[in-house]
Amino acid sequence: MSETTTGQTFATGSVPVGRAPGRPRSERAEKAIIEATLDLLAEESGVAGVSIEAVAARAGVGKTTIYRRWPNKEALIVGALAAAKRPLRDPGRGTVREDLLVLARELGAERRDRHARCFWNVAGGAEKHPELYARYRHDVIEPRREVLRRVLRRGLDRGELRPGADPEVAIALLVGALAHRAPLDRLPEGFPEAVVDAVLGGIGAEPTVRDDTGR
Amino acid sequence: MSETTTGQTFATGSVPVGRAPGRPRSERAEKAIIEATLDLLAEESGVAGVSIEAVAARAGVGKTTIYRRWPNKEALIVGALAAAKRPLRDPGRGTVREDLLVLARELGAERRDRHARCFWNVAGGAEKHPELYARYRHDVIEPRREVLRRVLRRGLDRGELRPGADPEVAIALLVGALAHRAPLDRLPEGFPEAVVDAVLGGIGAEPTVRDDTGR
DNA sequence: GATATACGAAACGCAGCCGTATCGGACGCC
DNA sequence: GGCGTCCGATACGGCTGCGTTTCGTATATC
Repeated sequence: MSETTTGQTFATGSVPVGRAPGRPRSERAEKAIIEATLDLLAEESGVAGVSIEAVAARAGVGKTTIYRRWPNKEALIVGALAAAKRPLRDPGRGTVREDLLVLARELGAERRDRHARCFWNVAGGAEKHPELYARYRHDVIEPRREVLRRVLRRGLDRGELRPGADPEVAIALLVGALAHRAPLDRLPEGFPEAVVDAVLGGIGAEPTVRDDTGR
Repeated sequence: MSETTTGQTFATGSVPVGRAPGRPRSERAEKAIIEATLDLLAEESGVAGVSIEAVAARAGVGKTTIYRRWPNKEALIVGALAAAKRPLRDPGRGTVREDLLVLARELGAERRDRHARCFWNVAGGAEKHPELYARYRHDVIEPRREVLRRVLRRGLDRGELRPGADPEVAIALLVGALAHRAPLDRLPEGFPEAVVDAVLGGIGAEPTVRDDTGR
């Protein structure tokens, strides 16, 4: 492969270090293509709404330049999504509650971002494009969940969380509550904080007398 | 309107009671169209993936029969979604925990249904088709949330929930945790139950000594 | 400057879909 | 049995997109 086609390992961006027979591929064009793809994937209704021609037009690029890198539309979207990683930053400096508050506010704020809107469209088309969804989940979603997982495990180790608590359930609660709304409608004021405290404290009446300082 | 077009109030299914000049519209065809529309909306990637021609073909119907009832594709989808109501049934016979368990299991089981897959695609296209999403939210989503709201309020009235608990936050936790996964991937065994108990009891370590019977 | 590749632009044939129009026939009421 | 409407089928012009090909040009290394 590398002999005949000058090492065109699609969409890896691996610049041929040792050799470069002709004009090298434009890194600028590649970035513009990826940006345009993500924009369209976020704006249009799903994978079906993204067209190569629209991507080329928005990126200011010829279709040739796209097909030289990715063999078809689905591969293009896969590549673009892989480049769209946005891992959460582990605050890692406070109590579990403090760390979760930081992350929850971040999750709440991100909802209107391109990233979040892409998520809906990719998840919705999961059955039509299972490989696309699987890679997205592995490359983008999981690293983000891993940060939450780490924070929660720290809390368990420190005894700040109830010993039997299941981190996966906690992640589902936090992420679900904050992300499971169409990007269109807004979160109420103070919602991320309320979610964190509800997850930590529960909403059930206590079987034992509880210190009623609030949370 | 009713004079010139024989009362064709689009997609209301209101049979002209007093008068019926010509051949009445086939109720069977209408149902087939709606079913086909929902099927396609669930299977394809979003609104963009639904085509009138595909609906007609799947429903075994001429395109004319569709355009006679709905003026365009978006109206067709709106109409089909309105007919796809599936309100939750209020169990209404046990404690809050028992009722929530019933509802949570129902939510978990519904995830792979056509209904849930439509939801993802409609929510994802919310920005491209805001009116469609708004009506869907009002006609389908809200009645379902209302059931949860009623159960939670009952719990508050009975003192089974902590007095200050916010039902909206609780709904977000429950629905989010159970529904915010692509229809593709499965819920772990016992997940709905774990979610309910996590929401009721919280995951935080208790400030006071807690009866360690589990829940 | 020779060579090799990438670039953007344009055009291709093919396919799908939109929304409309036109069929012959079916149906229900008067 | 006549009338009005609906039925499914088919075809239309127009548009958009796919994936390929062909341009002339630009930009690297040798």
